[in-house]
This record gives sequence, structure tokens and C-alpha cells, in this order.
Amino acid sequence: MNQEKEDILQYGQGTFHPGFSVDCVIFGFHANQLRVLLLKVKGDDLWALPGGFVFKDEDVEEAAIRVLKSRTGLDNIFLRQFHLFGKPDRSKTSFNAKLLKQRQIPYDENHWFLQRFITLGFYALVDYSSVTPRPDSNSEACEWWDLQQIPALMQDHSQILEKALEALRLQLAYQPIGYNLLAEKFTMPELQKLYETILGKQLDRRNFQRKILAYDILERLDERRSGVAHKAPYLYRFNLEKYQQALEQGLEGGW
Amino acid sequence: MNQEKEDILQYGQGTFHPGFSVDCVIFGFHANQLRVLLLKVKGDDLWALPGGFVFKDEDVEEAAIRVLKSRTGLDNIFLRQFHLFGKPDRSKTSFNAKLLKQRQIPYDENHWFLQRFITLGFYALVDYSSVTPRPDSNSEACEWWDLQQIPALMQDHSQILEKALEALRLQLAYQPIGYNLLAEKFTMPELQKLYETILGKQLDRRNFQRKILAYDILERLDERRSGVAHKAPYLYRFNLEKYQQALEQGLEGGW
DNA sequence: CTACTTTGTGTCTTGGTTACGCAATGGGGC
DNA sequence: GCCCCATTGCGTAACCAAGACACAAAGTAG
Repeated sequence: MNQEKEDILQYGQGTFHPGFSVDCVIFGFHANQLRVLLLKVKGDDLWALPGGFVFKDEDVEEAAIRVLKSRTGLDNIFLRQFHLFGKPDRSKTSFNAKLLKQRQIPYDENHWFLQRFITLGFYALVDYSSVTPRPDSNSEACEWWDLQQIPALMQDHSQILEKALEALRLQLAYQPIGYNLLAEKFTMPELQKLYETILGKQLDRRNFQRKILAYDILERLDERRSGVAHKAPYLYRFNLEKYQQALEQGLEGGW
Repeated sequence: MNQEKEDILQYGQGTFHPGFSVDCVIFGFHANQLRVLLLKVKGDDLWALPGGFVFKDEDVEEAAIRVLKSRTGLDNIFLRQFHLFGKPDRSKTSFNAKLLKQRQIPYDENHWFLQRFITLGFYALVDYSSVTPRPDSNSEACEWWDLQQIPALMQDHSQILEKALEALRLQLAYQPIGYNLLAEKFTMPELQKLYETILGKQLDRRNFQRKILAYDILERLDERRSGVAHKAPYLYRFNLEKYQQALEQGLEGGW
């Protein structure tokens, strides 16, 4: 598999669906901060979203799942496409040409990697603590970055990230969020901090609890989180059945 | 232009972005019914969504606008991408091969038109009365179809249509709808019927009025619709500035 | 001119949201 | 070891939006 990846640039032609890629915005939650998994581009100061190409006979969704698995080691992740980025100048060929040169691949303007690429953006929600970040063959590093201090990104990846966050906020309005982002057991303040971080604003503690409990997707356990300072809060977990149901039906219609 | 279109199948290679298309679900509103513009496929009983390909150096969004303009004659249409359909078997090559044969183009398994296509779905909202449906070179007819009696569609176009409707309903929940679908001046019952049709359910006349007025995007005129039976209803129009603002900010947060 | 449909406006009730108050808890400061 | 205090759990009053429904005014059909 690694061997295969090393050779992507050389043998991509004929292997992948032409002129098309997927890019994933992988959200995690740690230390009360929303974070994003980024790759450090080899031989450049820029960072990039984890992405990849779609095999000729592969479902586009499957390709995104494959990318996610190879960067995080995780399977069975919450994943959703949110936007296709199709401006003709979004993938500057100069950058890709440089990459080819680095690999000492002879220059050919018809090389598949030098064509225009359109990319489908996905966002994913993962449990930060169970991820083992793994760089791919074009990167030197794979690290979590705080949303507040994202480094310079290659191409239009900043816009993709921005749009992903927008889509995530929108989802919050009509679907539950939290499973996949939190550990199995969590406290109410933890869940609240997650919501506050995504929304970028503070919420009233007591009203938050009432509203989220009214969704009827949580189960309070008989345990409390011990060891921490102050009063020990109850632990909760999602009722997966009801959570799934809420995902499908939506939380509030509006009409 | 027509000449160009006639030759698409022959000279598409090198002209279009490979393996990629756009399909548009064009919604109109007439006689209290939501309708969709469909094309009758030449030499087949199936119908299809208006679609097209993306020029090598064209913005994907622009391509959709171009398709819309050439089918409806309209410019400046509300248009939004909603989903990418990327299953590997979604475009059956047998159908496309048949098309090529009809055009007496020699069979070549590497022909661009016989490759796998992934397609980006757009939905558009248009003023029914100002549309002049025009078939393209692959179709015998271009007609409005009532949502309740859609004919058999080619490939996965039924799913695309279904998903478009879903996206439209979702938009209704957090953004205003009506401009683009109604004439400039309209009555409250007309707007209500539009909402009812999209949602597929009846709404209370008085509560609807209160809610929609609370959005503060409508202006009541001093005119009434005369000539119709019964009490003459007031005419309204959208306050474009506030309408636009509501589109961007959303109507109700949820949080 | 009368009957009937449709529109314009208002009210009552209900349920959810917002803005707080207060007691219980449990670790840290002293 | 004891008190302080931030944090948690639970509760309440004011407020607003939504649903259900009543009634008068307008305008056409017969």
C-alpha cells in the first residue's frame, strides 16, 4: 500500500478518475478546542488538508473513507460531503510541477497530475483521542491544529476549511452532534463546550442542559467524573438508537 | 452554438473536463403545483434532467448557469449545488453507446463519452411564466412535469431529483424561498401554496401569514389582486435587500 | 339581493426559550 | 483538618413563538 502510494504520481494516469480529487476536513475535539488534522507539504512551508484521488472504479464516498482511514487509522467515521470546489484556477499547476520535479519524474504537460483538478470537500467528525495521525507520502507531518491558529494552507484549502466549518454549524442547527467527537462517556459541561466551540459563542449552562435533554438522545449514567476539582458531574452517553433516529429525522423543522 | 452542440459527442474529447457532468433540477411553480423541467431522450422512452459538461477551463458553477440558460433562456437564476453523485456504476455505458451508434460514430471503448461520469447536482428556482423551454440536441422535447407524476428517468436521475427536493425542503427551514419562483407581485395565498407544495402539507392560513411577515422580508403594496373571485387579496413583493440578507444570515438558528 | 367563499385581523392556549436564583458538592487554600 | 468557593444539579418567573380557532369584511355567483 505504501509502495503504491509512492508511485501515485508516476502511475496515477489510468488508475484514477481524471481531474478529480477528494479533500477531507477532519474535526477533532481536545482540551476544549475544536481541531483540524493537517498535513505538512514536503519541501514547502504550506500545510494541506488530507486528500486523495478516486480509483477508476471506486465510489467517491469510498475514496474519502479510504483517505480518512489511512490518515487517522479510523474506520466507521462520521463523514459527509459538503461542497464541490470547481473553479478552473483552483489547482495551480506550478505547485504540482514542482512536486513532480522533486520526484524526478520527467516533465510532460499532459501528465495527469498537471491537469486541472476539481475537488469534493468532505468533513469528518472523529474522536480525537483514538486517532493516530499518519502523514502520507507527500507530507512530512500530520498534526492537529487549533481552529484559531490554522497555518497557511496550499491552494484553496483555507476556503474549503472555512466552508466545512459553515456546514458543520448548519448541521448543528438541525441534527445532533457529539457522537464521534467525544469519548463514549462524557459530562454535560464537556458536551456544552463542544457546542460552544463549534458555534463560537457561549451558552447558558442550565438552558443548554434542558434543551439537549429534551432531544431525548442522552442517557445519564450512575457514574460521576471523579478526581476533577469541584463538584463531580454526572457522566452521560448517547443513546445510539435515538441518536441515529434524530440524525435522520432532524431535530426541528422550522415549518 | 447549435452546431457546436451537435458535435459534442464527436469532439467532446479534449474540450470538456473528463468524466464529469452537471445536472440541473429546475423547479418552477404553476397552477399551484411545483414542476420540474425535463428533457425527452431521443429514441428512448426515458426522460432526463437538463445537464451538460464542463469546458476544460470553465468554472463548474458557470457550466450549470450555461445549461440553465440554454434550456430556459433565463439568466440570473437562483442556483445551488446540492450533491455530488459518484457511484461507479451510475452512468451505464450501454446507454451512451447506443447514443453514439445513433449518431453513427464509430465505436471506441476509449471514447470520452463511454467513460465513467460523476455528476454534480444543482437545483434552480425559476419563474415558470418567463421560461421558454428549449430541448437540446439529444432530446426531442423539453417540458414541465408535475412533481406528482414524474415519468421514468434515465440513469440515476430519479435519485437526483429526489435529493434536490430534499435539499429544497431543507433550505425552506432556514432560508426564505419565493423570489425567483413567483412573479414580482404576488398574494399571500399564492406564497402559501408555494410553501405547501414544497413541503407537501397544508398550513394554517393565518399562522402562515403571521410567521412569514415576522421574517420582515415582505412589503405589502396598496394594490389588490382584482378580477378574481371573492375578496380581493393584497399584493406583496419581496424586499430584495432584506431578502438577500435573510438568505445569508439564515432565518432561525436553532441555537 | 342573498348565499357562500375567501381574505384580513385578532385572541386564547400551549410549549419552548431566556434569564435568573439557590442549595449541594468536593477539591484547594490556609 | 476546616473553611472557601467554583462548579454542578435543579428550579422558577417572564417572555415569545406557534397552533387552534373565531368573526367581520369583501366580492362573486346565482
